[in-house]
Amino acid sequence: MSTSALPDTRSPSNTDANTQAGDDATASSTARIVESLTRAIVEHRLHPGTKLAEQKLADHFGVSRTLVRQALFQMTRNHLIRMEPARGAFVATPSADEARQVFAVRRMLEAEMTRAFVQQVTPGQIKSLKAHVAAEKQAVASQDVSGRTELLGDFHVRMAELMGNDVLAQLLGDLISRCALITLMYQSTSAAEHSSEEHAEIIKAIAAKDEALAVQLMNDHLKHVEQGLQFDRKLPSNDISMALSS
Amino acid sequence: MSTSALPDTRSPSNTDANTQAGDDATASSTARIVESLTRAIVEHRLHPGTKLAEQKLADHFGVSRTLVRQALFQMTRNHLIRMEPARGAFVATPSADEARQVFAVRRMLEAEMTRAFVQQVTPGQIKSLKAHVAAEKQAVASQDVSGRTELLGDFHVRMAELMGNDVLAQLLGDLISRCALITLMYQSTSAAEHSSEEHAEIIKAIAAKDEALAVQLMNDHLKHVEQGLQFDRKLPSNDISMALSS
DNA sequence: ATGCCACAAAGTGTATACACTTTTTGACGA
DNA sequence: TCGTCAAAAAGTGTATACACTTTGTGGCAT
Repeated sequence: MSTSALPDTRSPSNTDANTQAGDDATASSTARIVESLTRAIVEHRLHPGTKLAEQKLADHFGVSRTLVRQALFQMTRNHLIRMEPARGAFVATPSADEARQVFAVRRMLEAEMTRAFVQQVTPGQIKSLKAHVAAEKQAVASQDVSGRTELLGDFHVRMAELMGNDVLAQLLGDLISRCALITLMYQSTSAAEHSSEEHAEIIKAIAAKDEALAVQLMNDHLKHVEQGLQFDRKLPSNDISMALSS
Repeated sequence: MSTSALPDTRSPSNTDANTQAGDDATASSTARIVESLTRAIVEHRLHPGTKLAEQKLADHFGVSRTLVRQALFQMTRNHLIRMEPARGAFVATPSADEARQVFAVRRMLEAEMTRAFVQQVTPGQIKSLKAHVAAEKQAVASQDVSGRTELLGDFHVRMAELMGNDVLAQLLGDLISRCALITLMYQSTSAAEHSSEEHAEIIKAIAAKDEALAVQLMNDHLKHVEQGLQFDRKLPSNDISMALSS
């Protein structure tokens, strides 16, 4: 099978490519691996339950197990990866309970985020969000399934970024990464195209500075996404024990 | 100076003491170190900017640098530790901007958490929260400065736990850990004893199922805590560059 | 005395080695 | 044929080694 779900990042002759940093991104090797694995999981190239053998990842990235290990441990904190003692690392398989809790938190956070957003919105921000939704619609239309989920999630992160609240943006980003996993595990109806329309309506309410409506629409939107999941049916996965529990 | 701010966990003759695990807590060595360092930071035994030399920590915990390193990398994700390439790990020194953002997120999250809590509250939960506030008052009265901050923060986490939402509880726990650092850096007036009273009032509103009031009180409470900080004056720290920026 | 350079000490970044655990394989007996 | 058990293979957990970077120290010229 192999781990070919990952982009090939074996050191392409750049033995010292980390001296150009601006100020933030040192792009330490470990961070690069975290980034790559995270993208692979969020973009559904790695499925829930997939075993992440350290030596295979090390070979893939052209580094030693030490760095792979550091990356895996870090990703444990996001709940994107689960590590079982002496058995190894696996792509997380969030339970239905966990999924519901993640969505509950998102509703709490994003309802208030929307409220705050309306109170300080600028025309430029509206424009930026509209551009994003346009990109969403294009991805949905062109059947770009892998990028679709990412763009739909990014809409919410973009709102946080536009508010200038980086910690909110990062927190939401982590939650939405988890949602990408959840979506892959439990998604039944592809309510994806519907999401894009709802985003557009939310923007409209924000532009009209209708705080209550915007909050309501955001809340409904998240509820719809959650309702599009069916927690009782499980998708095929690489985790045998889980595949047999249905 | 030394790292004696940490409890002594040097292996007390237990050369192979990890085979007795129950079921959940494998207490992998790395997790133990993360736990210990986190507590040391949250309880203000390690100050912002303090350098965390890997070999010293390794000696302290009786392990190799490998495990210390894994722990430090993990804690980077919480923003409790900052790692500078080739220079080492330091206890984080959150900026005033970051502090404000953390509090903004807490207000968003906890306002809605309170609203949801009121809608599903049980008498047992009220009782549990009241007991907690009693413990707070005692800590405040007995001048237990180190435990006071922890108990005051735990009140909020306890609410999340009582709701049965573990992901909310953990998220809030992380935010509150960051707040412990922020408090140490910017705290001016000790509005701590006041906090305990506000907690009591919040409980009262919850018990009365007055949703709007409870939400309002929680919001005000968090605003008061934030207002008790003075972002323009910085406390002495071990980080020289920061100490000289005032 | 002050500033600058070279060298030593300390510390981080990564790879590798090795013990121990889990999984797989294959042979043997029922 | 199937289950069981032992040995081999694969994989994880931790420590150590070593290259390279940063920090500290002392001499030397000014």
